Amino acid sequence: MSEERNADAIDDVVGAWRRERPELDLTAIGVAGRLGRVTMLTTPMVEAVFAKHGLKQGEFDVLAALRRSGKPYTLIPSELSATLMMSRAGMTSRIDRLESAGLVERALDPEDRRSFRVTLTERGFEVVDAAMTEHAANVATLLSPLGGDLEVLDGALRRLLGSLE
Amino acid sequence: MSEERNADAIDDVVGAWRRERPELDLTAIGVAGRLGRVTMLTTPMVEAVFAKHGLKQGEFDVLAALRRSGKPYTLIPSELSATLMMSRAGMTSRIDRLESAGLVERALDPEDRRSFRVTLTERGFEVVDAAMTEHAANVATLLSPLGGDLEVLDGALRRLLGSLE
DNA sequence: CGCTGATAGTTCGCTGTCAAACTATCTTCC
DNA sequence: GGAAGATAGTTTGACAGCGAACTATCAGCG
Repeated sequence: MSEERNADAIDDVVGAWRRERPELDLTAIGVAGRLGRVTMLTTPMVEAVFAKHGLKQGEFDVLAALRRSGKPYTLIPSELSATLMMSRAGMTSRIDRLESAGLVERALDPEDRRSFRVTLTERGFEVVDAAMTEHAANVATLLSPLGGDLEVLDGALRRLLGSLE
Repeated sequence: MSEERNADAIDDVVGAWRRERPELDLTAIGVAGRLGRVTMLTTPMVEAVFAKHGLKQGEFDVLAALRRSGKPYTLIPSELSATLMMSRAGMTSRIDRLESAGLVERALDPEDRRSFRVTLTERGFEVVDAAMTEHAANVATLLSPLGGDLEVLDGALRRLLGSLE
C-alpha cells in the first residue's frame, strides 16, 4: 500500500529504450530526462509571472542582475552577458528593448570610452522588485510538493554543479 | 574538516538577493537556479555528442522517438510533435531536414490522407543507434560525480514531476 | 447523404539568439 | 610614443522555433 510509485512520462521513455536497447545503461538517461522535463514544464509557469509585469524571462534576468548588484544598480554590458552566459550580440538587443521600454538607461562610461554603464531606472527598479517578489512566491509554490525533499534535491544539485563549473 | 560545502555560482546570486531583499524567502529560488544552471552547463556537452553524429539535439529527439517506438520505426508528425512537446510547424521543418539528410522518409498514410507516416531509413537507424549509445555513456559520465546521490536526485525529481504533469 | 466542426500538415511572418565581421578604444611592450 | 594585439559594443546574416492563417481531409450528427 505505501511506497506508491506512479509511472511518469520518463518511465515510458526509459521503458521503451529498455525494450529496444536492453544492453544500454539507462539510469543516468532517466535522471537527465526528468531534469529536462521539469525545466520544460515549469518554464511556461515561470514566464507567466514575468509576463504579468510586461517582461520576458531574458529581460527579467537583466533587470534582476542589475537589481541584486546593489546601488547604484549599474553594470556594463559585457558583465551582464558574462553573468547571464549569453553572447554580447544578444545582450545588445536586450538592452535596446529594455531601454526603449524605459526600464534601463545607457550612460557613457567616463573611464572607458568603448563601454557604457547600464543602470536601472526608477521604473525599472519598481518593476523588477515587484516581479521578483511574485517570482519567488511562485517558485516556492511550484516546488512545494517536494516538502522535505527540497533540501535533498538542493544538496544533490549542488554537488552536481560543483563538478560542472 | 569533513562536510566541505563549497560556494557555487548560485550561492553568489542568492547571497546578493539576500543582501538586497532580506525579506524574501529564497530557498526555492536557489533550487530552481541550480536546476536551470545544471541544464545550461550540460546542454553544450550533450550537444557535442550529437554533433559528432551530424545531428542537432532536436533532430536526435525525433530519430530517438522513432527508434524507441520499435518496429516498424514509424510515427505520424502529430504524434512526434506531441511527445516532443513542440509545435507542428516546427516538426514540419525538422522532418524536412531529416528527410533531405536521408535519415527519415515520408510515406502516404493509407488510412488517413491528411497525414503521413514518418519512418526511419536504414541509415537513420544506424545513426541514431550510434548516437544513443554514446549519449547514454556521456550522460552517465556527466552525472557520475553524484555517486549514490543519483537515486536520491531521481526520487526527488520523480516526485516533483508527479506534481507537475 | 451532406453540413459542421475537428484534425493533419504546411506556409508565412515574427522573434530571439548566435557567430562572424567590423569600428572604436584600450593596453602592452619595445 | 607608437605599433600590435586585446577588448567593448554593434551590425549583419543565418537559423530554429512559435502562433496564426490556410488547405485538405475526416468524423459525427441531423
